Amino acid sequence: MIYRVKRWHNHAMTASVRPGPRERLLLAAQELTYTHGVGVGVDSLLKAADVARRSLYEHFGGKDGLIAEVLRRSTAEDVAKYRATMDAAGDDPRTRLLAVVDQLGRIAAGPDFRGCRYLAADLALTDQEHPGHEVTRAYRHTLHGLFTDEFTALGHPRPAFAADQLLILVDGLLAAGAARPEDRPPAAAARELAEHIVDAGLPAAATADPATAP
Amino acid sequence: MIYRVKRWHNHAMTASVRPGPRERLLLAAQELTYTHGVGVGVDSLLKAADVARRSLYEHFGGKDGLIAEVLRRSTAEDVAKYRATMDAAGDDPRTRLLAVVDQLGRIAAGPDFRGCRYLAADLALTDQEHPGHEVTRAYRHTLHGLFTDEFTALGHPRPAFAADQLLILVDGLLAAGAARPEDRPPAAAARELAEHIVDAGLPAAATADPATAP
DNA sequence: GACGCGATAGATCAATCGGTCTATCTATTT
DNA sequence: AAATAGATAGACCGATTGATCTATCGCGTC
Repeated sequence: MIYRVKRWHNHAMTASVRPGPRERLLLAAQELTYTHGVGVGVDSLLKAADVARRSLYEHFGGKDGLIAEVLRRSTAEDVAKYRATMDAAGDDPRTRLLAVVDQLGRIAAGPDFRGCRYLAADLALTDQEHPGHEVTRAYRHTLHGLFTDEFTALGHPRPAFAADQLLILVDGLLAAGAARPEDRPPAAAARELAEHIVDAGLPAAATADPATAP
Repeated sequence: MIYRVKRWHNHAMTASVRPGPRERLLLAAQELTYTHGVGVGVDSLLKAADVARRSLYEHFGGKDGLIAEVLRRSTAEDVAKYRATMDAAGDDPRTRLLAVVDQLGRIAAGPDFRGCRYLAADLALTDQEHPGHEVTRAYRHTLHGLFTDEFTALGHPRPAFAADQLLILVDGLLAAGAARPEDRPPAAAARELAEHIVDAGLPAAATADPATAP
C-alpha cells in the first residue's frame, strides 16, 4: 500500500478556512459510513466531501484504504472518549467501569444511534482480507486492555476474564440499541449485569459468589 | 433433464426431487446472504439457485421481498433450534437456559460462523423502512418471550428483565464470535455471566444479591 | 514570472446494480 | 388435442459501482 504523507503544518496556518481534501474526505466518510454503512458509493463520499475523485486514490489508494483509515481514526477517537468517561468518573475503578456502561447505554438510546461501527464493519466486510478487519481487531484489543487495567486496579482475581465479560456486555448493549426495541431500553439490564461483573471481583464484597471466589 | 413432481404447493414433503424455483431461491439466498451479506447481487442469487430472473420477481416482488422472506424463514428455523436445544436439556429451566448459551458459544466458535444474521441485517439495511427490520424485531421479540417463559418457570421475580439481560448476553456472545478474537474464546465468559443471570432469580439461592432481591 | 505540485473537474472504462421485458419451453389441466 | 399457467433464457433498461484517465486550475516556491 502506498500512501503519501502530506505536510499539514503548511496548511495548518491557513487552516482557519476549511481542511484539505484528505481531511474532508475522512470526515465525510466517517459520517456516511456510519449512517449508510461501509457500502456507500464512492460518488456519495466525494460529493459529500466536495473532493475530486482523484484525491481519494491519491491519499488512500482506493475505497478500501479510505474505509480502513476511517476505522483507524474512529478507533482513536472512541478510545479517547472511553478514557474521558472513565476519568470524569473519578479514581475508583468500579465507578469508572460502571460509568462506561452507563454512558454507552445513553448513547445507544440516542435517536440517531445506528449500532457499533466496528461490529457493523466486521459484518459488512465479508471479505476477510479487507484491511478494515485488522483495525477492528486492534480496537477490540485496546478496549479489552482498557478494561483489564481497571479490573486489575480493582484487585479482580481474573482481570482479563472480567474484561471479556464486560466486552460481551458492551457488544450486547450496543446490539440491543441498534435493534431498537422501542419499549425495552436495554440500559437498565446492562447496568445491573455490569455491576455483577465488577462486584464479582471485589475481595471484601458481601455478595461474593463462592463459584467465582478465589 | 430432471423430472419433477408438480405437487409443490405443499412443499417440504418430497425431498428426493429438486424443489421448485421459489424454494431453491430461498435456500440459495439464505446461504448467500449469510456468507456475503444482504448486499449480494441478484445475479449471484439467481445463478446459485439456478432460477430464472423472472421467478424472483414473480414470487417475492423483488430483492427486498426475498430478503425479508429469508429472514422470516430463518427466524422460524432458529426459534425451532432454540426450542430443540432447551428441550434436549431437560425440564429444569436453569439447565435449559444455560444449554442455550452453551450451544450458542459452540456455534459462535465454529470456523464458518459469520455473526448473527439478524443483527447483520439490521446494521446493513440502513434504510429503516426496509421490510427486513420488522422481521428482525419479531425475531427478537419471540426470543425474548422464549427466555421470559423459562425465567417465569424458574420463579424469577423479574422474568422479562432477566430475559433482557440474557438477550444482551446472547448478542454480545455472537458479536464476540463474529469479531473472532483468535486467542480469547468468549464462550467461557458468557457462560459464567449466564449463570449469574439465571441464579439471580433462584429464590433459595445461597448467592442472593441484596441489590437485586425483591 | 516561471515552475511545480496538489487539487479540481469531468470524461471514460468495464462491470455490476436491481428491475422489466419478450419469447420460448414444459407440464399440467380441461 | 387444446388451453393454460409456471418456469426458463436472455436481451435490455438506466443507473451506479469502483477505478483510471486527461486536462486544467490555484497557489506557493523558487
